[in-house]
Amino acid sequence: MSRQADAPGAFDIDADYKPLRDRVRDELRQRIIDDVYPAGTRLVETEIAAQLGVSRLPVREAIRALESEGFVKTIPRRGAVVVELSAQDVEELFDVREALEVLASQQAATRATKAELRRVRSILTRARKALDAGDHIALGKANEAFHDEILKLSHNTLLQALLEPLQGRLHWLLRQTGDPYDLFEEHSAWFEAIASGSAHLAAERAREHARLNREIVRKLLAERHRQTPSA
Amino acid sequence: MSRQADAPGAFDIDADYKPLRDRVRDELRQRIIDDVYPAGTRLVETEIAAQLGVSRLPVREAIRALESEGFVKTIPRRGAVVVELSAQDVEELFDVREALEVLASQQAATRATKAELRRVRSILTRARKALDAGDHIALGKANEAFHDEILKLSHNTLLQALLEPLQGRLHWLLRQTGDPYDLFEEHSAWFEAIASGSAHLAAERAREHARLNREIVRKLLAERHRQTPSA
DNA sequence: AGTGGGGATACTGTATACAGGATCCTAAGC
DNA sequence: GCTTAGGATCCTGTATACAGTATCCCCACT
Repeated sequence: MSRQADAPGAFDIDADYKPLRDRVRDELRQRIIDDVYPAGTRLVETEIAAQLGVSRLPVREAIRALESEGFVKTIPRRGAVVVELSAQDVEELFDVREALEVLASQQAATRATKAELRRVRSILTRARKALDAGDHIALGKANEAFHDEILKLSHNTLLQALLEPLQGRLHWLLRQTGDPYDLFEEHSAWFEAIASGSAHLAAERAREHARLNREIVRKLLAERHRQTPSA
Repeated sequence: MSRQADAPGAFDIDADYKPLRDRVRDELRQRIIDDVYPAGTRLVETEIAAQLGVSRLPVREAIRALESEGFVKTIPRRGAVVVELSAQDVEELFDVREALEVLASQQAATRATKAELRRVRSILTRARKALDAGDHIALGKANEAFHDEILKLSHNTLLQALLEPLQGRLHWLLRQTGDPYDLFEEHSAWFEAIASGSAHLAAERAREHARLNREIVRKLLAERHRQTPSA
Protein backbone atom coordinates (compact mmCIF):
# COMPACT_ATOMS: atom_id res chain seq x y z
CA MET A 1 0.00 0.00 0.00
CA SER A 2 2.00 2.95 1.33
CA ARG A 3 5.54 2.41 0.28
CA GLN A 4 7.69 4.82 2.17
CA ALA A 5 4.67 6.98 2.87
CA ASP A 6 6.31 8.88 5.68
CA ALA A 7 9.91 9.96 6.19
CA PRO A 8 10.58 10.71 2.53
CA GLY A 9 14.33 10.68 2.82
CA ALA A 10 14.61 7.60 4.96
CA PHE A 11 16.45 4.59 3.75
CA ASP A 12 13.86 1.90 3.56
CA ILE A 13 15.69 -1.16 2.46
CA ASP A 14 13.42 -4.03 1.51
CA ALA A 15 10.38 -1.84 1.69
CA ASP A 16 8.68 -4.23 -0.68
CA TYR A 17 8.80 -6.99 1.89
CA LYS A 18 5.57 -8.88 1.99
CA PRO A 19 4.86 -11.84 4.21
CA LEU A 20 4.40 -15.08 2.38
CA ARG A 21 0.79 -15.27 3.48
CA ASP A 22 0.02 -12.09 1.56
CA ARG A 23 1.68 -13.26 -1.60
CA VAL A 24 -0.09 -16.58 -1.38
CA ARG A 25 -3.38 -14.79 -0.77
CA ASP A 26 -2.88 -12.61 -3.84
CA GLU A 27 -1.99 -15.62 -5.93
CA LEU A 28 -5.01 -17.60 -4.82
CA ARG A 29 -7.36 -14.66 -5.26
CA GLN A 30 -6.07 -14.19 -8.77
CA ARG A 31 -6.63 -17.84 -9.52
CA ILE A 32 -10.19 -17.63 -8.32
CA ILE A 33 -10.87 -14.50 -10.34
CA ASP A 34 -9.25 -16.03 -13.39
CA ASP A 35 -11.43 -19.10 -12.98
CA VAL A 36 -8.46 -21.40 -12.48
CA TYR A 37 -10.36 -22.43 -9.38
CA PRO A 38 -14.03 -22.36 -10.42
CA ALA A 39 -16.83 -22.21 -7.89
CA GLY A 40 -17.03 -25.41 -5.90
CA THR A 41 -13.31 -26.13 -6.05
CA ARG A 42 -11.88 -27.41 -2.81
CA LEU A 43 -8.80 -25.60 -1.64
CA VAL A 44 -6.70 -28.27 0.00
CA GLU A 45 -3.93 -26.81 2.11
CA THR A 46 -1.35 -29.50 1.50
CA GLU A 47 -1.92 -29.49 -2.25
CA ILE A 48 -1.51 -25.75 -2.65
CA ALA A 49 1.43 -25.67 -0.27
CA ALA A 50 3.28 -28.30 -2.26
CA GLN A 51 2.45 -26.58 -5.52
CA LEU A 52 3.67 -23.18 -4.38
CA GLY A 53 6.67 -24.59 -2.59
CA VAL A 54 5.74 -23.24 0.83
CA SER A 55 4.52 -24.83 4.01
CA ARG A 56 0.89 -25.22 4.93
CA LEU A 57 0.82 -22.26 7.31
CA PRO A 58 1.01 -19.36 4.89
CA VAL A 59 -1.57 -21.14 2.76
CA ARG A 60 -3.78 -21.56 5.76
CA GLU A 61 -3.61 -17.88 6.62
CA ALA A 62 -4.21 -16.92 3.00
CA ILE A 63 -7.35 -19.04 2.91
CA ARG A 64 -8.60 -17.39 6.09
CA ALA A 65 -8.08 -14.00 4.48
CA LEU A 66 -9.98 -15.04 1.38
CA GLU A 67 -12.75 -16.26 3.61
CA SER A 68 -13.12 -12.84 5.22
CA GLU A 69 -13.13 -11.35 1.73
CA GLY A 70 -16.00 -13.63 0.78
CA PHE A 71 -14.32 -15.66 -1.93
CA VAL A 72 -14.32 -18.95 -0.08
CA LYS A 73 -16.32 -20.59 2.65
CA THR A 74 -14.76 -22.94 5.15
CA ILE A 75 -16.51 -25.65 7.04
CA PRO A 76 -14.85 -26.70 10.32
CA ARG A 77 -12.74 -29.82 9.87
CA ARG A 78 -13.75 -29.96 6.22
CA GLY A 79 -11.74 -27.21 4.62
CA ALA A 80 -12.36 -24.36 2.21
CA VAL A 81 -14.44 -24.26 -0.96
CA VAL A 82 -14.68 -21.52 -3.59
CA VAL A 83 -18.14 -20.03 -3.22
CA GLU A 84 -20.80 -20.04 -5.89
CA LEU A 85 -22.50 -16.65 -6.05
CA SER A 86 -26.24 -17.22 -5.92
CA ALA A 87 -28.68 -14.78 -7.46
CA GLN A 88 -29.42 -13.51 -3.99
CA ASP A 89 -25.73 -13.04 -3.25
CA VAL A 90 -25.42 -10.93 -6.37
CA GLU A 91 -28.39 -8.80 -5.41
CA GLU A 92 -26.96 -8.24 -1.94
CA LEU A 93 -23.62 -7.37 -3.43
CA PHE A 94 -25.24 -4.68 -5.54
CA ASP A 95 -27.39 -3.44 -2.67
CA VAL A 96 -24.35 -2.80 -0.53
CA ARG A 97 -22.21 -1.60 -3.37
CA GLU A 98 -24.78 1.01 -4.29
CA ALA A 99 -25.05 2.31 -0.73
CA LEU A 100 -21.31 2.54 -0.26
CA GLU A 101 -20.45 3.89 -3.67
CA VAL A 102 -23.00 6.64 -3.30
CA LEU A 103 -21.29 7.64 -0.08
CA ALA A 104 -17.86 7.42 -1.70
CA SER A 105 -19.03 9.56 -4.57
CA GLN A 106 -20.48 12.21 -2.28
CA GLN A 107 -17.32 12.45 -0.26
CA ALA A 108 -15.19 12.44 -3.36
CA ALA A 109 -17.10 15.44 -4.71
CA THR A 110 -16.26 17.53 -1.67
CA ARG A 111 -12.78 16.24 -0.91
CA ALA A 112 -10.97 15.40 -4.14
CA THR A 113 -7.95 17.51 -5.01
CA LYS A 114 -7.19 18.79 -8.47
CA ALA A 115 -4.24 16.46 -8.84
CA GLU A 116 -6.41 13.48 -7.98
CA LEU A 117 -9.03 14.53 -10.49
CA ARG A 118 -6.36 14.77 -13.16
CA ARG A 119 -5.26 11.25 -12.41
CA VAL A 120 -8.77 9.90 -12.76
CA ARG A 121 -9.23 11.77 -16.01
CA SER A 122 -6.13 10.09 -17.37
CA ILE A 123 -7.63 6.72 -16.54
CA LEU A 124 -10.73 7.66 -18.49
CA THR A 125 -8.51 8.56 -21.42
CA ARG A 126 -6.88 5.17 -21.15
CA ALA A 127 -10.29 3.51 -21.18
CA ARG A 128 -11.27 5.51 -24.25
CA LYS A 129 -8.16 4.37 -26.09
CA ALA A 130 -8.69 0.75 -25.13
CA LEU A 131 -12.28 0.99 -26.32
CA ASP A 132 -11.24 2.44 -29.67
CA ALA A 133 -8.58 -0.21 -30.05
CA GLY A 134 -11.09 -2.92 -29.20
CA ASP A 135 -8.82 -4.14 -26.43
CA HIS A 136 -11.29 -5.72 -24.05
CA ILE A 137 -8.68 -6.74 -21.52
CA ALA A 138 -7.27 -3.23 -21.20
CA LEU A 139 -10.77 -1.77 -21.13
CA GLY A 140 -11.78 -4.03 -18.27
CA LYS A 141 -8.67 -3.10 -16.34
CA ALA A 142 -9.19 0.59 -16.93
CA ASN A 143 -12.77 0.31 -15.72
CA GLU A 144 -11.64 -1.45 -12.59
CA ALA A 145 -8.95 1.16 -12.03
CA PHE A 146 -11.55 3.89 -12.44
CA HIS A 147 -13.66 2.51 -9.62
CA ASP A 148 -10.62 2.10 -7.42
CA GLU A 149 -9.61 5.70 -7.98
CA ILE A 150 -13.04 7.12 -7.26
CA LEU A 151 -12.86 5.23 -4.01
CA LYS A 152 -9.56 6.85 -3.14
CA LEU A 153 -10.97 10.30 -3.84
CA SER A 154 -13.34 9.83 -0.94
CA HIS A 155 -10.41 10.03 1.48
CA ASN A 156 -12.24 7.58 3.66
CA THR A 157 -10.00 4.66 4.54
CA LEU A 158 -12.72 2.60 6.17
CA LEU A 159 -14.90 2.94 3.12
CA GLN A 160 -12.01 1.81 0.97
CA ALA A 161 -11.27 -1.15 3.20
CA LEU A 162 -14.88 -2.32 3.02
CA LEU A 163 -15.56 -1.66 -0.62
CA GLU A 164 -12.35 -3.07 -2.06
CA PRO A 165 -13.13 -6.75 -1.46
CA LEU A 166 -16.68 -6.18 -2.69
CA GLN A 167 -15.40 -4.72 -5.91
CA GLY A 168 -13.05 -7.65 -6.17
CA ARG A 169 -16.03 -9.97 -6.16
CA LEU A 170 -17.88 -7.78 -8.64
CA HIS A 171 -14.97 -7.80 -11.04
CA TRP A 172 -14.83 -11.54 -10.62
CA LEU A 173 -18.49 -11.70 -11.56
CA LEU A 174 -18.08 -9.39 -14.52
CA ARG A 175 -15.21 -11.40 -15.88
CA GLN A 176 -17.30 -14.53 -15.62
CA THR A 177 -20.01 -12.90 -17.67
CA GLY A 178 -17.67 -12.22 -20.58
CA ASP A 179 -16.60 -9.06 -22.33
CA PRO A 180 -16.73 -5.73 -20.51
CA TYR A 181 -19.62 -3.55 -21.35
CA ASP A 182 -19.05 -0.12 -22.78
CA LEU A 183 -19.28 2.05 -19.72
CA PHE A 184 -17.28 4.94 -21.04
CA GLU A 185 -20.08 7.50 -21.33
CA GLU A 186 -21.41 6.38 -17.97
CA HIS A 187 -18.10 6.77 -16.25
CA SER A 188 -17.42 10.11 -17.87
CA ALA A 189 -20.71 11.54 -16.74
CA TRP A 190 -20.16 10.23 -13.24
CA PHE A 191 -16.68 11.66 -13.10
CA GLU A 192 -17.85 15.09 -14.25
CA ALA A 193 -20.46 15.10 -11.50
CA ILE A 194 -17.74 14.49 -8.93
CA ALA A 195 -15.43 17.06 -10.50
CA SER A 196 -18.23 19.62 -10.32
CA GLY A 197 -18.01 19.44 -6.55
CA SER A 198 -21.70 18.86 -6.02
CA ALA A 199 -22.22 16.08 -3.51
CA HIS A 200 -25.86 15.80 -4.46
CA LEU A 201 -25.16 15.42 -8.15
CA ALA A 202 -22.31 13.01 -7.51
CA ALA A 203 -24.59 10.86 -5.37
CA GLU A 204 -27.27 10.77 -8.03
CA ARG A 205 -24.81 9.75 -10.72
CA ALA A 206 -23.30 7.06 -8.54
CA ARG A 207 -26.71 5.61 -7.83
CA GLU A 208 -27.66 5.69 -11.47
CA HIS A 209 -24.43 4.01 -12.44
CA ALA A 210 -24.79 1.30 -9.82
CA ARG A 211 -28.31 0.55 -10.98
CA LEU A 212 -27.39 0.38 -14.63
CA ASN A 213 -24.54 -1.93 -13.74
CA ARG A 214 -26.86 -4.13 -11.78
CA GLU A 215 -29.23 -4.43 -14.70
CA ILE A 216 -26.40 -5.41 -17.02
CA VAL A 217 -25.22 -8.14 -14.70
CA ARG A 218 -28.76 -9.37 -14.17
CA LYS A 219 -29.24 -9.76 -17.89
CA LEU A 220 -25.91 -11.50 -18.35
CA LEU A 221 -26.64 -13.91 -15.55
CA ALA A 222 -30.12 -14.63 -16.86
CA GLU A 223 -28.61 -15.40 -20.25
CA ARG A 224 -25.98 -17.64 -18.79
CA HIS A 225 -28.56 -19.43 -16.75
CA ARG A 226 -30.66 -20.04 -19.85
CA GLN A 227 -27.65 -21.63 -21.51
CA THR A 228 -26.75 -23.85 -18.56
CA PRO A 229 -30.05 -24.50 -16.84
CA SER A 230 -28.93 -26.84 -14.12
CA ALA A 231 -25.17 -26.42 -13.83
CA MET B 1 -24.73 -17.89 18.12
CA SER B 2 -26.91 -20.36 16.23
CA ARG B 3 -26.76 -23.61 18.07
CA GLN B 4 -28.50 -26.21 16.01
CA ALA B 5 -30.34 -23.50 14.14
CA ASP B 6 -31.32 -25.63 11.17
CA ALA B 7 -32.49 -29.22 10.87
CA PRO B 8 -34.42 -29.23 14.13
CA GLY B 9 -34.78 -32.97 14.38
CA ALA B 10 -31.30 -33.92 13.24
CA PHE B 11 -28.86 -35.52 15.55
CA ASP B 12 -26.09 -33.04 15.72
CA ILE B 13 -23.64 -34.44 18.18
CA ASP B 14 -21.08 -31.90 19.30
CA ALA B 15 -22.85 -29.17 17.37
CA ASP B 16 -21.25 -26.67 19.69
CA TYR B 17 -17.81 -27.53 18.40
CA LYS B 18 -15.83 -24.40 17.76
CA PRO B 19 -12.25 -24.31 16.62
CA LEU B 20 -9.83 -22.99 19.18
CA ARG B 21 -9.08 -20.00 16.99
CA ASP B 22 -12.68 -18.84 17.26
CA ARG B 23 -12.81 -19.19 21.00
CA VAL B 24 -9.53 -17.35 21.35
CA ARG B 25 -10.80 -14.64 19.01
CA ASP B 26 -13.96 -14.17 21.07
CA GLU B 27 -11.95 -14.03 24.26
CA LEU B 28 -9.53 -11.45 22.92
CA ARG B 29 -12.29 -9.34 21.41
CA GLN B 30 -14.06 -9.30 24.74
CA ARG B 31 -10.89 -8.25 26.49
CA ILE B 32 -10.43 -5.37 24.09
CA ILE B 33 -14.03 -4.23 24.48
CA ASP B 34 -13.80 -4.54 28.25
CA ASP B 35 -10.66 -2.45 28.20
CA VAL B 36 -8.52 -5.23 29.65
CA TYR B 37 -6.33 -4.48 26.67
CA PRO B 38 -6.53 -0.71 26.24
CA ALA B 39 -5.58 0.99 23.00
CA GLY B 40 -1.88 0.69 22.34
CA THR B 41 -1.51 -2.67 24.05
CA ARG B 42 0.76 -5.05 22.22
CA LEU B 43 -0.69 -8.48 21.67
CA VAL B 44 2.28 -10.81 21.94
CA GLU B 45 1.49 -14.25 20.58
CA THR B 46 3.63 -16.24 23.00
CA GLU B 47 2.30 -14.38 26.03
CA ILE B 48 -1.35 -14.90 25.18
CA ALA B 49 -0.75 -18.49 24.15
CA ALA B 50 0.88 -19.32 27.46
CA GLN B 51 -1.83 -17.51 29.38
CA LEU B 52 -4.68 -19.30 27.63
CA GLY B 53 -2.90 -22.62 27.63
CA VAL B 54 -2.88 -23.08 23.87
CA SER B 55 -0.19 -22.94 21.25
CA ARG B 56 0.71 -19.86 19.29
CA LEU B 57 -1.18 -20.86 16.19
CA PRO B 58 -4.77 -20.40 17.31
CA VAL B 59 -3.71 -17.11 18.87
CA ARG B 60 -2.13 -16.08 15.62
CA GLU B 61 -5.27 -16.82 13.65
CA ALA B 62 -7.42 -15.05 16.21
CA ILE B 63 -5.27 -11.94 15.92
CA ARG B 64 -5.61 -12.01 12.14
CA ALA B 65 -9.37 -12.17 12.51
CA LEU B 66 -9.39 -9.22 14.89
CA GLU B 67 -7.29 -7.35 12.41
CA SER B 68 -9.87 -7.82 9.67
CA GLU B 69 -12.52 -6.68 12.13
CA GLY B 70 -10.55 -3.50 12.74
CA PHE B 71 -9.72 -3.95 16.41
CA VAL B 72 -5.99 -4.37 15.99
CA LYS B 73 -3.38 -3.36 13.50
CA THR B 74 -0.39 -5.52 12.72
CA ILE B 75 2.91 -4.37 11.38
CA PRO B 76 4.95 -7.03 9.55
CA ARG B 77 7.58 -8.58 11.81
CA ARG B 78 6.45 -6.30 14.63
CA GLY B 79 3.22 -7.81 15.79
CA ALA B 80 -0.26 -6.60 16.63
CA VAL B 81 -1.36 -3.56 18.60
CA VAL B 82 -4.83 -2.60 19.81
CA VAL B 83 -5.85 0.38 17.71
CA GLU B 84 -6.60 3.81 19.05
CA LEU B 85 -9.66 5.22 17.31
CA SER B 86 -8.76 8.67 16.05
CA ALA B 87 -11.39 11.36 15.58
CA GLN B 88 -11.24 10.67 11.86
CA ASP B 89 -11.71 6.95 12.41
CA VAL B 90 -14.82 7.68 14.41
CA GLU B 91 -16.20 9.94 11.72
CA GLU B 92 -15.57 7.32 9.07
CA LEU B 93 -17.19 4.71 11.24
CA PHE B 94 -20.32 6.82 11.47
CA ASP B 95 -20.26 7.68 7.77
CA VAL B 96 -20.32 4.04 6.79
CA ARG B 97 -22.64 3.03 9.57
CA GLU B 98 -25.18 5.59 8.46
CA ALA B 99 -25.08 4.47 4.84
CA LEU B 100 -25.44 0.80 5.71
CA GLU B 101 -27.99 1.19 8.44
CA VAL B 102 -30.19 3.25 6.17
CA LEU B 103 -30.09 0.41 3.69
CA ALA B 104 -30.77 -2.15 6.39
CA SER B 105 -33.71 -0.14 7.64
CA GLN B 106 -35.22 0.20 4.17
CA GLN B 107 -34.96 -3.49 3.51
CA ALA B 108 -36.26 -4.32 6.95
CA ALA B 109 -39.36 -2.23 6.29
CA THR B 110 -40.28 -4.25 3.22
CA ARG B 111 -39.10 -7.67 4.33
CA ALA B 112 -39.66 -8.11 8.05
CA THR B 113 -42.19 -10.72 9.12
CA LYS B 114 -44.73 -10.22 11.87
CA ALA B 115 -42.92 -12.68 14.12
CA GLU B 116 -39.67 -10.80 13.71
CA LEU B 117 -41.31 -7.50 14.50
CA ARG B 118 -42.74 -9.00 17.67
CA ARG B 119 -39.28 -10.09 18.74
CA VAL B 120 -37.86 -6.63 18.25
CA ARG B 121 -40.75 -5.11 20.15
CA SER B 122 -39.95 -7.38 23.08
CA ILE B 123 -36.39 -6.09 23.07
CA LEU B 124 -37.70 -2.55 23.27
CA THR B 125 -39.79 -3.57 26.24
CA ARG B 126 -36.69 -4.98 27.87
CA ALA B 127 -34.88 -1.71 27.26
CA ARG B 128 -37.79 0.21 28.77
CA LYS B 129 -37.66 -1.90 31.90
CA ALA B 130 -33.90 -1.56 32.22
CA LEU B 131 -34.26 2.18 31.84
CA ASP B 132 -36.92 2.38 34.54
CA ALA B 133 -34.82 0.22 36.83
CA GLY B 134 -31.79 2.36 36.18
CA ASP B 135 -29.83 -0.68 35.10
CA HIS B 136 -27.28 0.80 32.74
CA ILE B 137 -25.63 -2.48 31.90
CA ALA B 138 -28.88 -4.11 30.85
CA LEU B 139 -29.92 -0.99 28.97
CA GLY B 140 -26.69 -0.97 27.00
CA LYS B 141 -27.10 -4.63 26.14
CA ALA B 142 -30.71 -4.14 25.09
CA ASN B 143 -29.70 -1.26 22.85
CA GLU B 144 -27.01 -3.38 21.24
CA ALA B 145 -29.47 -6.22 20.78
CA PHE B 146 -31.93 -3.82 19.18
CA HIS B 147 -29.45 -2.84 16.51
CA ASP B 148 -28.53 -6.45 15.89
CA GLU B 149 -32.16 -7.39 15.41
CA ILE B 150 -32.92 -4.56 13.02
CA LEU B 151 -30.00 -5.81 11.01
CA LYS B 152 -31.45 -9.29 10.87
CA LEU B 153 -34.80 -7.94 9.67
CA SER B 154 -33.10 -6.77 6.50
CA HIS B 155 -32.66 -10.40 5.45
CA ASN B 156 -29.43 -9.36 3.81
CA THR B 157 -26.60 -11.58 4.93
CA LEU B 158 -23.87 -9.53 3.31
CA LEU B 159 -25.11 -6.41 5.00
CA GLN B 160 -25.08 -8.22 8.31
CA ALA B 161 -21.59 -9.54 7.76
CA LEU B 162 -20.27 -6.07 7.02
CA LEU B 163 -22.15 -4.15 9.65
CA GLU B 164 -21.61 -6.50 12.57
CA PRO B 165 -17.94 -5.77 13.13
CA LEU B 166 -18.61 -2.07 12.69
CA GLN B 167 -21.24 -2.16 15.37
CA GLY B 168 -18.82 -4.07 17.52
CA ARG B 169 -16.42 -1.17 17.29
CA LEU B 170 -19.19 1.32 17.93
CA HIS B 171 -20.30 -0.50 21.04
CA TRP B 172 -16.69 -0.56 22.14
CA LEU B 173 -16.56 3.19 21.66
CA LEU B 174 -19.82 3.77 23.49
CA ARG B 175 -18.69 1.71 26.44
CA GLN B 176 -15.51 3.74 26.61
CA THR B 177 -17.55 6.92 26.80
CA GLY B 178 -19.44 5.79 29.87
CA ASP B 179 -23.12 5.29 30.58
CA PRO B 180 -25.52 4.56 27.75
CA TYR B 181 -27.61 7.43 26.60
CA ASP B 182 -31.36 7.21 26.78
CA LEU B 183 -32.24 6.18 23.26
CA PHE B 184 -35.57 4.62 24.06
CA GLU B 185 -37.81 7.17 22.35
CA GLU B 186 -35.44 7.23 19.39
CA HIS B 187 -35.45 3.49 18.99
CA SER B 188 -39.19 3.26 19.38
CA ALA B 189 -39.82 5.81 16.69
CA TRP B 190 -37.39 4.09 14.39
CA PHE B 191 -38.97 0.73 15.02
CA GLU B 192 -42.46 2.03 14.30
CA ALA B 193 -41.24 3.40 10.99
CA ILE B 194 -39.97 -0.02 10.03
CA ALA B 195 -43.12 -1.73 11.25
CA SER B 196 -45.21 0.65 9.14
CA GLY B 197 -43.69 -0.95 6.07
CA SER B 198 -42.65 2.32 4.47
CA ALA B 199 -39.10 2.05 3.16
CA HIS B 200 -38.87 5.78 2.75
CA LEU B 201 -39.94 6.52 6.30
CA ALA B 202 -37.69 3.79 7.68
CA ALA B 203 -34.73 5.23 5.81
CA GLU B 204 -35.39 8.72 7.14
CA ARG B 205 -35.62 7.49 10.70
CA ALA B 206 -32.48 5.44 10.41
CA ARG B 207 -30.58 8.43 9.08
CA GLU B 208 -31.90 10.64 11.82
CA HIS B 209 -30.96 8.11 14.45
CA ALA B 210 -27.46 7.64 13.07
CA ARG B 211 -26.90 11.38 13.07
CA LEU B 212 -28.14 11.88 16.57
CA ASN B 213 -25.93 9.06 17.72
CA ARG B 214 -22.97 10.61 15.99
CA GLU B 215 -23.57 13.89 17.75
CA ILE B 216 -23.74 12.20 21.12
CA VAL B 217 -20.46 10.40 20.57
CA ARG B 218 -18.84 13.57 19.28
CA LYS B 219 -19.79 15.40 22.45
CA LEU B 220 -18.62 12.60 24.69
CA LEU B 221 -15.31 12.38 22.91
CA ALA B 222 -14.81 16.15 23.02
CA GLU B 223 -15.46 16.04 26.74
CA ARG B 224 -13.07 13.20 27.29
CA HIS B 225 -10.46 14.97 25.26
CA ARG B 226 -10.85 18.10 27.37
CA GLN B 227 -10.21 16.01 30.46
CA THR B 228 -7.16 14.24 29.06
CA PRO B 229 -5.66 16.72 26.62
CA SER B 230 -2.59 14.81 25.55
CA ALA B 231 -3.10 11.20 26.60
C1' DA C 1 -28.62 -56.96 -5.40
C1' DG C 2 -28.84 -53.86 -1.69
C1' DT C 3 -27.36 -52.37 2.84
C1' DG C 4 -24.54 -51.78 6.77
C1' DG C 5 -20.16 -51.96 9.08
C1' DG C 6 -15.25 -51.68 9.44
C1' DG C 7 -11.05 -50.05 8.17
C1' DA C 8 -7.93 -47.31 5.28
C1' DT C 9 -7.11 -42.71 3.71
C1' DA C 10 -6.96 -37.91 3.43
C1' DC C 11 -7.22 -33.70 5.40
C1' DT C 12 -7.72 -30.28 9.01
C1' DG C 13 -6.57 -28.78 13.85
C1' DT C 14 -2.98 -28.04 16.97
C1' DA C 15 1.65 -28.34 18.90
C1' DT C 16 6.57 -27.87 18.70
C1' DA C 17 10.89 -26.33 16.54
C1' DC C 18 13.94 -23.35 14.19
C1' DA C 19 15.48 -19.18 11.54
C1' DG C 20 15.81 -14.34 10.88
C1' DG C 21 14.69 -9.64 11.73
C1' DA C 22 13.63 -5.79 15.18
C1' DT C 23 14.37 -3.72 19.47
C1' DC C 24 16.77 -2.51 23.40
C1' DC C 25 20.49 -2.19 26.42
C1' DT C 26 25.16 -1.56 27.29
C1' DA C 27 29.51 0.14 26.66
C1' DA C 28 32.93 2.56 24.18
C1' DG C 29 34.20 6.66 21.80
C1' DC C 30 33.88 11.68 21.05
C1' DG D 1 27.35 13.97 29.09
C1' DC D 2 25.78 12.67 24.65
C1' DT D 3 25.97 9.74 20.70
C1' DT D 4 26.61 5.47 18.40
C1' DA D 5 28.08 0.71 17.46
C1' DG D 6 27.72 -3.88 18.85
C1' DG D 7 25.54 -7.69 20.71
C1' DA D 8 21.95 -10.03 23.46
C1' DT D 9 17.14 -10.83 23.61
C1' DC D 10 12.61 -10.99 22.18
C1' DC D 11 9.27 -11.98 18.96
C1' DT D 12 7.40 -12.92 14.50
C1' DG D 13 7.61 -15.78 10.18
C1' DT D 14 7.90 -20.26 8.48
C1' DA D 15 8.60 -25.23 8.56
C1' DT D 16 7.82 -29.78 10.32
C1' DA D 17 5.40 -33.18 13.12
C1' DC D 18 1.63 -35.42 15.30
C1' DA D 19 -3.26 -36.22 16.62
C1' DG D 20 -7.98 -36.64 15.62
C1' DT D 21 -11.96 -36.56 12.72
C1' DA D 22 -14.56 -36.99 8.41
C1' DT D 23 -14.97 -39.42 4.15
C1' DC D 24 -14.84 -43.16 1.14
C1' DC D 25 -14.34 -47.67 -0.40
C1' DC D 26 -14.66 -52.42 -0.03
C1' DC D 27 -16.38 -56.49 1.77
C1' DA D 28 -19.45 -59.25 4.38
C1' DC D 29 -23.99 -60.20 5.45
C1' DT D 30 -28.90 -60.21 4.60
